Amino acid sequence: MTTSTAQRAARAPRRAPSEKYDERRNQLAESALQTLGELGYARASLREIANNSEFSHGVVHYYFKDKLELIVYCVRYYKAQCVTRYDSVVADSTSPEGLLDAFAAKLVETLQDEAPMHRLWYDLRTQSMFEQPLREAVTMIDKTLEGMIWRVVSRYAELSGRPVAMTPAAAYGVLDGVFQQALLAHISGSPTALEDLVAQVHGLMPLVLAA
Amino acid sequence: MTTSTAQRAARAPRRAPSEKYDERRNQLAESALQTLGELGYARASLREIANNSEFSHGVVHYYFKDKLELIVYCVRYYKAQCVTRYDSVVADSTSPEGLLDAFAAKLVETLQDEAPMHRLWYDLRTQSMFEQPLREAVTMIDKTLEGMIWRVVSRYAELSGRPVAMTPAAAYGVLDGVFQQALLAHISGSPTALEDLVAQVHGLMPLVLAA
DNA sequence: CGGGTGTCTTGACAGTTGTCAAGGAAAATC
DNA sequence: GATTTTCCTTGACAACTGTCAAGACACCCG
Repeated sequence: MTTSTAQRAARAPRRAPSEKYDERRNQLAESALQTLGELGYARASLREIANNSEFSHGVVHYYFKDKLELIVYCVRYYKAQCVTRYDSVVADSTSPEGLLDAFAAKLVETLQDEAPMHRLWYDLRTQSMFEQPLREAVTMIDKTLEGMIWRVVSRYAELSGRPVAMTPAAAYGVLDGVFQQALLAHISGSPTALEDLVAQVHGLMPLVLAA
Repeated sequence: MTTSTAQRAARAPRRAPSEKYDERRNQLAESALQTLGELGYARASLREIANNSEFSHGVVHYYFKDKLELIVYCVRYYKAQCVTRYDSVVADSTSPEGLLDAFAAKLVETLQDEAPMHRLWYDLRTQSMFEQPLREAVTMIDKTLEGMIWRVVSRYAELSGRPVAMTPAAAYGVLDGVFQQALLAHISGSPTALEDLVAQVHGLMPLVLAA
Protein backbone atom coordinates (compact mmCIF):
# COMPACT_ATOMS: atom_id res chain seq x y z
CA MET A 1 0.00 0.00 0.00
CA THR A 2 2.72 2.38 0.82
CA THR A 3 4.62 0.10 -1.42
CA SER A 4 3.94 0.69 -5.07
CA THR A 5 7.61 1.57 -5.42
CA ALA A 6 8.79 -1.16 -3.13
CA GLN A 7 6.82 -3.82 -4.99
CA ARG A 8 8.26 -2.43 -8.15
CA ALA A 9 11.76 -2.59 -6.94
CA ALA A 10 11.30 -6.04 -5.48
CA ARG A 11 9.40 -7.87 -8.18
CA ALA A 12 11.03 -9.03 -11.35
CA PRO A 13 11.00 -6.25 -13.93
CA ARG A 14 7.78 -6.25 -15.92
CA ARG A 15 8.49 -8.18 -19.01
CA ALA A 16 7.65 -6.37 -22.16
CA PRO A 17 7.42 -2.61 -21.64
CA SER A 18 9.56 -2.23 -18.64
CA GLU A 19 12.97 -1.93 -19.89
CA LYS A 20 11.55 1.53 -19.68
CA TYR A 21 11.87 1.22 -15.93
CA ASP A 22 15.53 0.34 -16.06
CA GLU A 23 16.02 2.87 -18.77
CA ARG A 24 14.70 5.61 -16.51
CA ARG A 25 16.96 4.42 -13.72
CA ASN A 26 19.93 4.73 -16.01
CA GLN A 27 18.74 8.12 -17.19
CA LEU A 28 18.47 9.26 -13.59
CA ALA A 29 21.86 7.76 -12.85
CA GLU A 30 23.43 9.68 -15.70
CA SER A 31 21.98 12.97 -14.51
CA ALA A 32 23.04 12.15 -11.01
CA LEU A 33 26.56 11.32 -12.08
CA GLN A 34 26.85 14.63 -13.88
CA THR A 35 25.70 16.56 -10.83
CA LEU A 36 27.83 14.45 -8.50
CA GLY A 37 30.86 15.08 -10.65
CA GLU A 38 30.16 18.77 -10.49
CA LEU A 39 29.38 19.19 -6.80
CA GLY A 40 30.75 16.11 -5.09
CA TYR A 41 28.98 13.56 -2.98
CA ALA A 42 28.21 15.83 -0.04
CA ARG A 43 26.79 18.81 -1.87
CA ALA A 44 24.78 17.01 -4.51
CA SER A 45 21.22 17.08 -3.20
CA LEU A 46 18.40 15.11 -4.74
CA ARG A 47 16.72 18.32 -5.82
CA GLU A 48 19.87 19.49 -7.57
CA ILE A 49 20.23 16.12 -9.24
CA ALA A 50 16.63 16.24 -10.39
CA ASN A 51 17.03 19.81 -11.62
CA ASN A 52 19.82 18.71 -13.92
CA SER A 53 17.52 16.07 -15.31
CA GLU A 54 14.20 16.57 -17.04
CA PHE A 55 12.28 15.40 -13.99
CA SER A 56 11.24 16.83 -10.68
CA HIS A 57 12.73 16.03 -7.33
CA GLY A 58 10.06 13.57 -6.22
CA VAL A 59 10.72 11.12 -9.00
CA VAL A 60 13.87 9.84 -7.40
CA HIS A 61 11.91 7.97 -4.75
CA TYR A 62 9.83 6.35 -7.41
CA TYR A 63 12.88 4.70 -8.89
CA PHE A 64 15.13 4.45 -5.87
CA LYS A 65 14.38 3.64 -2.27
CA ASP A 66 17.06 5.86 -0.85
CA LYS A 67 19.55 8.47 -1.74
CA LEU A 68 22.09 5.81 -0.92
CA GLU A 69 20.53 3.34 -3.33
CA LEU A 70 20.76 5.95 -6.04
CA ILE A 71 24.37 6.67 -5.27
CA VAL A 72 25.35 3.03 -5.18
CA TYR A 73 23.48 2.43 -8.41
CA CYS A 74 25.36 5.35 -9.94
CA VAL A 75 28.67 4.01 -8.79
CA ARG A 76 28.01 0.63 -10.31
CA TYR A 77 26.68 2.22 -13.47
CA TYR A 78 29.80 4.32 -13.71
CA LYS A 79 31.97 1.27 -13.31
CA ALA A 80 30.64 -0.26 -16.51
CA GLN A 81 32.21 2.59 -18.46
CA CYS A 82 35.58 2.22 -16.79
CA VAL A 83 36.60 -1.37 -16.99
CA THR A 84 37.21 -1.53 -20.70
CA ARG A 85 39.02 1.77 -20.94
CA TYR A 86 42.46 0.32 -21.59
CA ASP A 87 41.43 -2.87 -23.35
CA SER A 88 42.31 -1.45 -26.74
CA VAL A 89 45.71 -0.45 -25.40
CA VAL A 90 46.32 -4.01 -24.35
CA ALA A 91 44.92 -5.49 -27.52
CA ASP A 92 46.55 -3.25 -30.11
CA SER A 93 50.05 -2.82 -28.77
CA THR A 94 52.87 -4.87 -30.24
CA SER A 95 55.88 -3.44 -28.43
CA PRO A 96 56.54 -2.34 -24.86
CA GLU A 97 57.25 1.20 -25.98
CA GLY A 98 54.08 1.31 -28.03
CA LEU A 99 52.01 0.08 -25.12
CA LEU A 100 53.60 2.59 -22.81
CA ASP A 101 52.87 5.47 -25.16
CA ALA A 102 49.31 4.34 -25.77
CA PHE A 103 48.70 3.80 -22.06
CA ALA A 104 50.05 7.19 -21.10
CA ALA A 105 48.06 8.85 -23.86
CA LYS A 106 44.89 7.16 -22.69
CA LEU A 107 45.54 8.23 -19.12
CA VAL A 108 45.97 11.81 -20.19
CA GLU A 109 42.88 11.66 -22.37
CA THR A 110 40.60 10.44 -19.62
CA LEU A 111 42.16 12.75 -17.07
CA GLN A 112 41.35 15.62 -19.36
CA ASP A 113 37.95 14.62 -20.66
CA GLU A 114 36.48 13.03 -17.58
CA ALA A 115 38.04 14.91 -14.71
CA PRO A 116 34.72 15.40 -12.86
CA MET A 117 34.06 11.66 -12.96
CA HIS A 118 37.49 10.89 -11.60
CA ARG A 119 37.26 13.31 -8.73
CA LEU A 120 33.84 11.88 -7.95
CA TRP A 121 35.33 8.44 -7.78
CA TYR A 122 38.01 9.57 -5.37
CA ASP A 123 35.37 11.38 -3.38
CA LEU A 124 33.22 8.28 -3.08
CA ARG A 125 36.16 6.09 -2.23
CA THR A 126 37.17 8.48 0.53
CA GLN A 127 33.61 8.76 1.82
CA SER A 128 33.55 4.99 2.09
CA MET A 129 36.15 5.39 4.84
CA PHE A 130 33.43 7.18 6.84
CA GLU A 131 30.25 5.43 5.67
CA GLN A 132 30.14 1.67 5.74
CA PRO A 133 27.17 1.39 3.37
CA LEU A 134 29.34 2.68 0.55
CA ARG A 135 32.16 0.32 1.27
CA GLU A 136 30.96 -2.78 -0.51
CA ALA A 137 30.35 -1.08 -3.83
CA VAL A 138 33.57 0.89 -3.59
CA THR A 139 35.66 -2.16 -2.76
CA MET A 140 34.17 -3.99 -5.69
CA ILE A 141 35.02 -1.22 -8.12
CA ASP A 142 38.48 -0.83 -6.65
CA LYS A 143 39.15 -4.48 -7.31
CA THR A 144 37.87 -4.04 -10.85
CA LEU A 145 40.20 -1.13 -11.44
CA GLU A 146 43.07 -3.10 -9.98
CA GLY A 147 42.33 -5.85 -12.49
CA MET A 148 42.19 -3.31 -15.29
CA ILE A 149 45.61 -1.97 -14.38
CA TRP A 150 46.95 -5.45 -13.94
CA ARG A 151 45.99 -6.40 -17.49
CA VAL A 152 47.96 -3.42 -18.76
CA VAL A 153 50.97 -4.13 -16.58
CA SER A 154 51.16 -7.84 -17.29
CA ARG A 155 50.75 -7.24 -21.01
CA TYR A 156 53.58 -4.73 -20.74
CA ALA A 157 55.68 -7.35 -19.02
CA GLU A 158 54.82 -9.90 -21.65
CA LEU A 159 55.87 -7.59 -24.44
CA SER A 160 59.06 -6.77 -22.58
CA GLY A 161 59.92 -10.39 -21.96
CA ARG A 162 60.37 -9.71 -18.27
CA PRO A 163 58.17 -10.66 -15.31
CA VAL A 164 56.29 -8.17 -13.16
CA ALA A 165 58.14 -7.34 -9.96
CA MET A 166 55.17 -6.54 -7.73
CA THR A 167 51.69 -7.61 -6.77
CA PRO A 168 48.59 -6.37 -8.60
CA ALA A 169 47.65 -4.35 -5.54
CA ALA A 170 51.02 -2.63 -5.40
CA ALA A 171 51.02 -1.84 -9.11
CA TYR A 172 47.53 -0.39 -8.83
CA GLY A 173 48.40 1.60 -5.73
CA VAL A 174 51.47 3.10 -7.34
CA LEU A 175 49.78 4.15 -10.57
CA ASP A 176 46.66 5.31 -8.80
CA GLY A 177 48.77 7.50 -6.57
CA VAL A 178 50.43 9.36 -9.40
CA PHE A 179 47.16 9.59 -11.30
CA GLN A 180 45.38 11.10 -8.33
CA GLN A 181 48.20 13.59 -7.92
CA ALA A 182 47.98 14.53 -11.57
CA LEU A 183 44.21 14.94 -11.31
CA LEU A 184 44.51 17.35 -8.41
CA ALA A 185 47.23 19.29 -10.19
CA HIS A 186 45.19 19.45 -13.38
CA ILE A 187 42.03 20.61 -11.61
CA SER A 188 44.10 23.17 -9.73
CA GLY A 189 45.09 24.59 -13.08
CA SER A 190 48.65 23.38 -13.32
CA PRO A 191 49.58 23.67 -17.01
CA THR A 192 52.20 20.93 -16.78
CA ALA A 193 50.01 18.36 -15.03
CA LEU A 194 49.36 16.31 -18.15
CA GLU A 195 52.92 16.17 -19.41
CA ASP A 196 54.16 15.48 -15.90
CA LEU A 197 51.85 12.50 -15.74
CA VAL A 198 53.19 11.18 -19.03
CA ALA A 199 56.75 11.56 -17.80
CA GLN A 200 55.99 9.89 -14.48
CA VAL A 201 54.28 6.94 -16.11
CA HIS A 202 57.13 6.50 -18.54
CA GLY A 203 59.57 6.56 -15.68
CA LEU A 204 57.54 4.30 -13.46
CA MET A 205 56.39 1.49 -15.70
CA PRO A 206 59.85 0.03 -16.31
CA LEU A 207 60.29 -0.16 -12.55
CA VAL A 208 57.36 -2.50 -12.10
CA LEU A 209 59.25 -5.10 -14.10
CA ALA A 210 61.95 -7.30 -12.62
CA ALA A 211 65.50 -6.74 -13.71
CA MET B 1 30.11 47.31 14.80
CA THR B 2 29.09 43.93 13.54
CA THR B 3 32.76 43.27 13.65
CA SER B 4 34.05 42.58 17.09
CA THR B 5 35.29 39.23 15.82
CA ALA B 6 36.52 40.62 12.54
CA GLN B 7 38.49 43.36 14.26
CA ARG B 8 39.86 40.78 16.57
CA ALA B 9 40.91 38.51 13.77
CA ALA B 10 42.39 41.36 11.82
CA ARG B 11 44.32 43.24 14.45
CA ALA B 12 47.57 41.97 15.82
CA PRO B 13 46.95 39.64 18.75
CA ARG B 14 46.72 41.55 22.01
CA ARG B 15 50.12 41.51 23.50
CA ALA B 16 50.23 40.23 27.00
CA PRO B 17 47.17 38.17 27.91
CA SER B 18 46.05 37.10 24.53
CA GLU B 19 47.95 34.09 23.73
CA LYS B 20 44.75 33.02 25.37
CA TYR B 21 43.02 33.96 22.16
CA ASP B 22 45.27 31.76 20.05
CA GLU B 23 45.13 29.13 22.71
CA ARG B 24 41.36 28.96 22.45
CA ARG B 25 41.62 28.77 18.69
CA ASN B 26 43.93 25.81 19.01
CA GLN B 27 41.64 24.25 21.57
CA LEU B 28 38.73 24.64 19.19
CA ALA B 29 40.84 23.30 16.37
CA GLU B 30 41.71 20.19 18.32
CA SER B 31 38.08 19.47 19.13
CA ALA B 32 37.19 20.13 15.54
CA LEU B 33 39.89 17.81 14.25
CA GLN B 34 38.64 15.03 16.46
CA THR B 35 35.07 15.44 15.21
CA LEU B 36 36.21 15.86 11.62
CA GLY B 37 38.24 12.70 11.85
CA GLU B 38 35.21 10.88 13.14
CA LEU B 39 32.55 12.17 10.77
CA GLY B 40 34.42 13.59 7.82
CA TYR B 41 34.30 17.06 6.38
CA ALA B 42 30.72 16.95 5.13
CA ARG B 43 28.98 15.56 8.19
CA ALA B 44 30.88 17.46 10.87
CA SER B 45 28.56 20.32 11.81
CA LEU B 46 29.63 23.24 13.95
CA ARG B 47 27.20 22.12 16.65
CA GLU B 48 28.69 18.66 16.69
CA ILE B 49 32.17 20.11 16.83
CA ALA B 50 31.21 22.37 19.72
CA ASN B 51 29.50 19.49 21.52
CA ASN B 52 32.77 17.59 21.51
CA SER B 53 34.43 20.59 23.10
CA GLU B 54 33.64 22.27 26.38
CA PHE B 55 31.97 25.21 24.66
CA SER B 56 28.65 25.89 23.01
CA HIS B 57 28.00 26.16 19.33
CA GLY B 58 27.98 29.93 19.13
CA VAL B 59 31.55 30.32 20.25
CA VAL B 60 32.93 29.24 16.94
CA HIS B 61 31.96 32.53 15.32
CA TYR B 62 33.75 34.43 18.02
CA TYR B 63 37.05 32.84 17.10
CA PHE B 64 36.49 32.11 13.43
CA LYS B 65 34.72 34.09 10.77
CA ASP B 66 33.50 31.09 8.88
CA LYS B 67 33.20 27.39 9.02
CA LEU B 68 35.73 27.44 6.24
CA GLU B 69 38.17 29.54 8.23
CA LEU B 70 37.90 27.02 11.04
CA ILE B 71 38.51 24.12 8.69
CA VAL B 72 41.48 25.76 7.05
CA TYR B 73 42.90 26.66 10.43
CA CYS B 74 42.46 23.03 11.48
CA VAL B 75 44.22 21.79 8.40
CA ARG B 76 47.19 24.03 9.01
CA TYR B 77 47.22 23.15 12.68
CA TYR B 78 47.19 19.48 11.79
CA LYS B 79 50.10 19.95 9.46
CA ALA B 80 52.37 20.97 12.29
CA GLN B 81 52.04 17.52 13.80
CA CYS B 82 52.86 15.77 10.55
CA VAL B 83 56.00 17.23 9.15
CA THR B 84 58.42 15.91 11.70
CA ARG B 85 56.94 12.42 11.82
CA TYR B 86 59.81 10.68 10.07
CA ASP B 87 62.63 12.95 11.12
CA SER B 88 63.84 10.49 13.71
CA VAL B 89 63.85 7.77 11.08
CA VAL B 90 66.09 9.89 8.92
CA ALA B 91 68.31 10.96 11.80
CA ASP B 92 68.78 7.65 13.58
CA SER B 93 69.24 5.22 10.72
CA THR B 94 72.73 4.09 9.79
CA SER B 95 72.00 1.51 7.13
CA PRO B 96 69.53 1.32 4.23
CA GLU B 97 67.90 -1.77 5.72
CA GLY B 98 67.59 -0.10 9.09
CA LEU B 99 65.99 2.97 7.58
CA LEU B 100 63.60 0.86 5.58
CA ASP B 101 62.50 -1.09 8.64
CA ALA B 102 62.12 2.02 10.75
CA PHE B 103 60.23 3.83 8.00
CA ALA B 104 57.83 0.96 7.43
CA ALA B 105 57.29 0.58 11.16
CA LYS B 106 56.51 4.27 11.50
CA LEU B 107 54.08 4.10 8.62
CA VAL B 108 52.25 1.21 10.22
CA GLU B 109 52.23 2.94 13.58
CA THR B 110 50.65 6.12 12.32
CA LEU B 111 48.26 4.23 10.10
CA GLN B 112 47.11 2.34 13.13
CA ASP B 113 47.08 5.10 15.73
CA GLU B 114 45.91 8.02 13.65
CA ALA B 115 43.65 6.47 11.05
CA PRO B 116 40.87 9.07 11.55
CA MET B 117 43.33 11.90 10.96
CA HIS B 118 44.61 10.29 7.81
CA ARG B 119 41.19 9.69 6.32
CA LEU B 120 40.33 13.28 7.18
CA TRP B 121 43.37 14.44 5.28
CA TYR B 122 42.38 12.44 2.23
CA ASP B 123 38.86 13.75 2.59
CA LEU B 124 40.00 17.35 2.66
CA ARG B 125 42.38 16.86 -0.22
CA THR B 126 39.58 15.37 -2.28
CA GLN B 127 37.15 18.11 -1.29
CA SER B 128 39.69 20.63 -2.50
CA MET B 129 39.02 19.27 -5.97
CA PHE B 130 35.50 20.63 -5.60
CA GLU B 131 36.01 23.72 -3.45
CA GLN B 132 38.64 26.21 -4.47
CA PRO B 133 38.87 27.88 -1.06
CA LEU B 134 40.41 24.72 0.34
CA ARG B 135 42.92 24.38 -2.42
CA GLU B 136 45.62 26.73 -1.23
CA ALA B 137 45.94 25.17 2.21
CA VAL B 138 45.77 21.66 0.80
CA THR B 139 48.39 22.33 -1.81
CA MET B 140 50.69 23.78 0.80
CA ILE B 141 50.40 20.73 3.02
CA ASP B 142 50.76 18.38 0.09
CA LYS B 143 54.05 20.04 -0.76
CA THR B 144 55.12 19.72 2.85
CA LEU B 145 54.34 16.02 2.85
CA GLU B 146 56.19 15.62 -0.41
CA GLY B 147 59.22 17.18 1.22
CA MET B 148 58.86 14.92 4.23
CA ILE B 149 58.87 11.84 2.00
CA TRP B 150 61.70 13.21 -0.04
CA ARG B 151 63.90 13.53 3.03
CA VAL B 152 63.33 9.86 3.78
CA VAL B 153 63.92 8.76 0.22
CA SER B 154 67.04 10.76 -0.34
CA ARG B 155 68.49 9.66 2.98
CA TYR B 156 67.73 6.10 1.92
CA ALA B 157 69.58 6.72 -1.33
CA GLU B 158 72.48 8.23 0.53
CA LEU B 159 72.81 5.23 2.81
CA SER B 160 72.55 2.92 -0.19
CA GLY B 161 75.19 4.79 -2.15
CA ARG B 162 72.86 5.04 -5.13
CA PRO B 163 71.00 8.04 -6.55
CA VAL B 164 67.23 8.39 -6.51
CA ALA B 165 65.66 7.43 -9.81
CA MET B 166 62.60 9.66 -9.73
CA THR B 167 61.36 13.14 -8.89
CA PRO B 168 60.14 14.08 -5.41
CA ALA B 169 56.61 14.31 -6.75
CA ALA B 170 56.74 10.82 -8.22
CA ALA B 171 58.19 9.31 -5.08
CA TYR B 172 55.51 10.98 -2.99
CA GLY B 173 52.75 9.93 -5.37
CA VAL B 174 53.85 6.33 -5.34
CA LEU B 175 54.15 5.99 -1.58
CA ASP B 176 51.02 7.99 -0.95
CA GLY B 177 49.11 5.69 -3.27
CA VAL B 178 50.03 2.54 -1.41
CA PHE B 179 49.50 4.22 1.94
CA GLN B 180 46.03 5.35 0.97
CA GLN B 181 45.22 1.87 -0.22
CA ALA B 182 46.43 0.41 3.06
CA LEU B 183 44.39 2.94 5.01
CA LEU B 184 41.20 2.00 3.22
CA ALA B 185 41.92 -1.68 3.70
CA HIS B 186 42.69 -1.19 7.37
CA ILE B 187 39.53 0.83 8.00
CA SER B 188 37.55 -1.77 6.10
CA GLY B 189 38.79 -4.31 8.61
CA SER B 190 41.30 -6.17 6.52
CA PRO B 191 43.51 -8.05 9.00
CA THR B 192 46.47 -8.13 6.63
CA ALA B 193 46.43 -4.44 5.74
CA LEU B 194 49.33 -3.53 7.98
CA GLU B 195 51.66 -6.34 7.01
CA ASP B 196 50.75 -5.84 3.36
CA LEU B 197 51.85 -2.24 3.66
CA VAL B 198 55.16 -3.28 5.18
CA ALA B 199 55.74 -5.73 2.37
CA GLN B 200 54.81 -3.22 -0.30
CA VAL B 201 57.08 -0.55 1.10
CA HIS B 202 59.96 -2.99 1.36
CA GLY B 203 59.37 -4.02 -2.23
CA LEU B 204 58.93 -0.49 -3.50
CA MET B 205 61.70 1.49 -1.87
CA PRO B 206 64.57 -0.25 -3.69
CA LEU B 207 62.83 0.59 -6.96
CA VAL B 208 63.02 4.32 -6.35
CA LEU B 209 66.79 4.08 -6.54
CA ALA B 210 68.69 3.94 -9.78
CA ALA B 211 70.43 0.70 -10.70
C1' DC C 1 -15.56 5.96 -24.05
C1' DG C 2 -14.65 5.01 -19.18
C1' DG C 3 -11.80 2.65 -15.69
C1' DG C 4 -7.35 1.45 -14.36
C1' DT C 5 -2.59 1.40 -14.06
C1' DG C 6 1.89 3.26 -14.57
C1' DT C 7 4.33 7.64 -14.28
C1' DC C 8 5.38 11.99 -12.57
C1' DT C 9 4.57 16.61 -10.01
C1' DT C 10 3.45 19.22 -6.20
C1' DG C 11 3.46 20.41 -1.71
C1' DA C 12 4.35 19.48 2.74
C1' DC C 13 6.79 17.30 6.96
C1' DA C 14 10.50 17.24 10.37
C1' DG C 15 15.14 17.71 10.97
C1' DT C 16 19.57 19.90 10.29
C1' DT C 17 22.62 23.39 8.81
C1' DG C 18 25.55 27.99 9.02
C1' DT C 19 24.96 32.32 10.72
C1' DC C 20 24.31 35.97 13.83
C1' DA C 21 22.26 39.15 17.31
C1' DA C 22 21.07 39.98 22.07
C1' DG C 23 22.30 39.46 26.33
C1' DG C 24 24.60 37.45 30.64
C1' DA C 25 28.81 36.31 33.11
C1' DA C 26 33.39 37.04 34.14
C1' DA C 27 37.50 39.45 34.19
C1' DA C 28 40.29 43.32 33.74
C1' DT C 29 40.85 48.21 34.25
C1' DC C 30 40.58 52.37 36.52
C1' DG D 1 33.93 48.96 44.06
C1' DA D 2 32.15 50.61 39.48
C1' DT D 3 32.65 50.39 34.65
C1' DT D 4 34.37 48.87 30.65
C1' DT D 5 36.03 45.16 27.95
C1' DT D 6 36.39 40.44 26.91
C1' DC D 7 34.31 36.05 26.58
C1' DC D 8 30.66 32.83 26.07
C1' DT D 9 25.62 31.14 25.94
C1' DT D 10 21.16 31.19 24.36
C1' DG D 11 17.82 31.46 21.15
C1' DA D 12 16.34 32.56 16.87
C1' DC D 13 16.51 33.12 11.55
C1' DA D 14 16.26 31.42 6.85
C1' DA D 15 17.79 28.04 3.97
C1' DC D 16 18.34 23.51 2.88
C1' DT D 17 18.02 18.47 3.35
C1' DG D 18 15.79 13.50 2.61
C1' DT D 19 11.48 11.67 2.69
C1' DC D 20 6.89 10.74 1.48
C1' DA D 21 1.85 11.23 0.68
C1' DA D 22 -1.77 13.09 -2.25
C1' DG D 23 -3.05 13.85 -6.36
C1' DA D 24 -2.65 15.10 -11.53
C1' DC D 25 -1.54 13.62 -16.10
C1' DA D 26 -1.10 10.25 -19.73
C1' DC D 27 -1.58 6.02 -21.64
C1' DC D 28 -3.62 1.45 -22.60
C1' DC D 29 -6.98 -2.23 -22.47
C1' DG D 30 -11.43 -3.62 -22.39
